[in-house]
Amino acid sequence: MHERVHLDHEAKALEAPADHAAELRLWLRLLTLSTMIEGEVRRRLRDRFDVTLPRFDLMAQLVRAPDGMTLSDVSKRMMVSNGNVTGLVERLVESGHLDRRVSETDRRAQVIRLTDAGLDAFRAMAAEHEEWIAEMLSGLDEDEIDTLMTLLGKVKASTRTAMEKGPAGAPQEDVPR
Amino acid sequence: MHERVHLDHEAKALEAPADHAAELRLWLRLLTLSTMIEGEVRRRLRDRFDVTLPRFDLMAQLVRAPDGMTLSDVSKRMMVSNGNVTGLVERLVESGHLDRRVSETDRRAQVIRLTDAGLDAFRAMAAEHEEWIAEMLSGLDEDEIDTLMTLLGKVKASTRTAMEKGPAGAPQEDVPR
DNA sequence: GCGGCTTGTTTTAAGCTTCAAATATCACGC
DNA sequence: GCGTGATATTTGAAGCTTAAAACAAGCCGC
Repeated sequence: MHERVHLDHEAKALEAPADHAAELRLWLRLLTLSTMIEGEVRRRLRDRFDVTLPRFDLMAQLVRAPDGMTLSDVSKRMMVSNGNVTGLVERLVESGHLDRRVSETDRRAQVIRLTDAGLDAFRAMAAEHEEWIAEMLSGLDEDEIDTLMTLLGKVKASTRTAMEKGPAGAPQEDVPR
Repeated sequence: MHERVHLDHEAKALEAPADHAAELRLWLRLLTLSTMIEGEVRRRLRDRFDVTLPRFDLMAQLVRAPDGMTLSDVSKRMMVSNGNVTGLVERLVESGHLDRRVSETDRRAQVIRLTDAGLDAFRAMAAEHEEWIAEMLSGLDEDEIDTLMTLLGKVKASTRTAMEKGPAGAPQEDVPR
């Protein structure tokens, strides 16, 4: 009922549905790889520090902002929903890693900061974390890392463009160009 | 209290903790990118097909196995826990996409297959999905895709090695070499 | 054919995550 | 000062995810 699986060469003219197998394989490999690394990092954070990856990530956002960030800021940076951050922050305040107060300039907003204890804990974790990543990437030389950075940057730009345009084939709604 | 943040050049001898900034940045970019793409794919699957990404992924595993797979097989391939697959499968059986029966050769195992309806639904989704990915990667030429495949393969191999060795610094337990 | 280890699955508790709806506050124009 | 629309956050329901414990059935050596 469906053609298209077994005629890889030939059959290229004639509205053939342009096979994007290479792109698909690349995406799959990218996804597998980050799932793999992420899983390993999560496991190690749990085993050695009894902390979850999302909490670590949140603290990582905060460490470079000694004056704090609002929940929205964190949410955008982490690319997760607002509601998600609310819960994460609640648990981290509870455990003493975070300090949370109402913004002085905007009564809607909460400003969160690492507490001293939170900062200490994070530094210890971050140091090990950096070693783990370096170890996992130790099979690459400097040039390869450079090339990867560049190409992944290109993918990122390309993806962003595709996201702005919206799903292929979907008529642009409203937005006049 | 902590040194190390602001002395990027100089201070390289003397047990400097070998900065792995490049590796860390690469990992961060990789993670950001797959989070971005994954999020967009999830959003589109939901909007256009009212299906979740994990369900789509599970069906994708099954489509090339007309004779079915066991839950364990699926769990390994998807790199998620067994319990996770149990729940996913339950919902997909419920919705009529999957068929599940006890293995004829191993009474512990469940064999799952796509139903006809499941196969049809999956094909429709997969076709669009492929277009989405192709669109997001359209900023890259063939060579760049090739290079990325190769380099990511290398990262994968390197990561696997690091995972087998276990966390750096952790004494190998038991395993005599 | 009986232990003992392994493997396949399910269950449970806790936490993560999203989307959508509800609140509260702000910013702006008038 | 009062609407109006935008922004910041919280809440609730549903689903995803893991780790760990419990079970069932297979496999293997004796």
